[in-house]
Amino acid sequence: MASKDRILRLKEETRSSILDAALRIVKEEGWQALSMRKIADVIEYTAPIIYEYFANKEAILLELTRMGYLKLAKELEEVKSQNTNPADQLEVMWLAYWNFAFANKEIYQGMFGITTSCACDMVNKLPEAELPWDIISASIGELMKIDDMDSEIICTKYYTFWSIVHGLVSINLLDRGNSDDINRQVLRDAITGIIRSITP
Amino acid sequence: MASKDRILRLKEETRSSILDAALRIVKEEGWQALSMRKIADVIEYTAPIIYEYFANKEAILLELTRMGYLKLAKELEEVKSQNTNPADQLEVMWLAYWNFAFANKEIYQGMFGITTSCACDMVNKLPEAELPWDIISASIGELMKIDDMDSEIICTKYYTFWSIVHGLVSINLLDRGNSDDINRQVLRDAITGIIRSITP
DNA sequence: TACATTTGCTTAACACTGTTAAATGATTTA
DNA sequence: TAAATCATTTAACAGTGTTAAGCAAATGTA
Repeated sequence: MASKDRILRLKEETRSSILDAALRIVKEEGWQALSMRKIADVIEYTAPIIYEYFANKEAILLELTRMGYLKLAKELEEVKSQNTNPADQLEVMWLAYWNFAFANKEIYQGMFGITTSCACDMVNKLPEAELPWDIISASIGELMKIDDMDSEIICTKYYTFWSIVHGLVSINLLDRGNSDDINRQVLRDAITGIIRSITP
Repeated sequence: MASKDRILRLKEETRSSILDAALRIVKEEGWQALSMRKIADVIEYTAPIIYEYFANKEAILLELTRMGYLKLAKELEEVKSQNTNPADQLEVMWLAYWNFAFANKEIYQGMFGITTSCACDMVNKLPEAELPWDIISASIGELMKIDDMDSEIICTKYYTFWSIVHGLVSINLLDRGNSDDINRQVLRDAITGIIRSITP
């Protein structure tokens, strides 16, 4: 009867090997190059067995972006925990956000990109997609001494932060950006500017 | 011999009918739904004749985005010409940029979206892609009293503008945005803030 | 041990995609 | 009228996501 466990473990293994393969292909060749048969090739099966683990291709993409949100959230918490001052927390968190985007370009596109095809509708329904918001707006609330996390002012400030950082990121992912120096300067200026504007 | 002209005119007509059809499909069903056979269906031909007018599907997408840049540039010039004060020009131009994005969501995605598939590499090589930059940075230069349009400071300011506006736009195109009121407020605050920061 | 059933996986197929080459039929040229 | 060019279509190829049918090995049952 312990063989049941072994089999379940094996199943879990091939499930994650599917995700590994998909991630590898996406990172190496881009979203467009991802195909079910290519995944099957990597995991040394044929395409139809993938459907025993995922409903369809979109479900795989969705799971990859879900993992992306979890990873981003983890990295945000990490740097946040190293600072106690909420203003500092905000600065290091947005820098971490920036770094995450470039270290995981393709995944970032899946998470936040205005994507042409893809699981765009679904992504918004992922509960994990709100993790970054939770983590960051907590610091905004602390800095502004506001308890109600759903208050409109926190919302506004969060979107201001996000807009400029995401805007800079996507412009650079498009290769329309400037030198790294200019970008980092724009980023730092913007972040510190907003932080100053909300510091009591 | 005048029939040569008529034929050329007809050719030009079906060329633009291809673009019309493509644009219509993209606007109605999104980039993903665009296929050569669907275009052929609309223009009442079969798919292969499209290749007499465009090298491939990508070339059609590229032409659509090219037209997008021209349209955006036109709208920017339009509102710019209605104001003489460079600060006012910047404000109305970025508002026009904002409006263009939502009036032409799909095209905007093709022009500036971090797109999954698409003619991403090519878009950067379109000379028309620099028109918005030319038009807007002229006002920035005038406001800052700088003649050299390639100066790093103009570049930086332009990217600051662009980042926040594009960031706000793409977040809203993703349906991750807020109420229209909050967005407009964030947008106006950001624009006037940057304008103030560069006004001598 | 012998048969029945379930499981894991593959092959084959369908409907679609972009794209190219060959065939067809009409129009112009000589 | 015959030849040549042109516009257009049909057929085909290689690829896509996805589903259904088949097979063969492992498992359960008598």
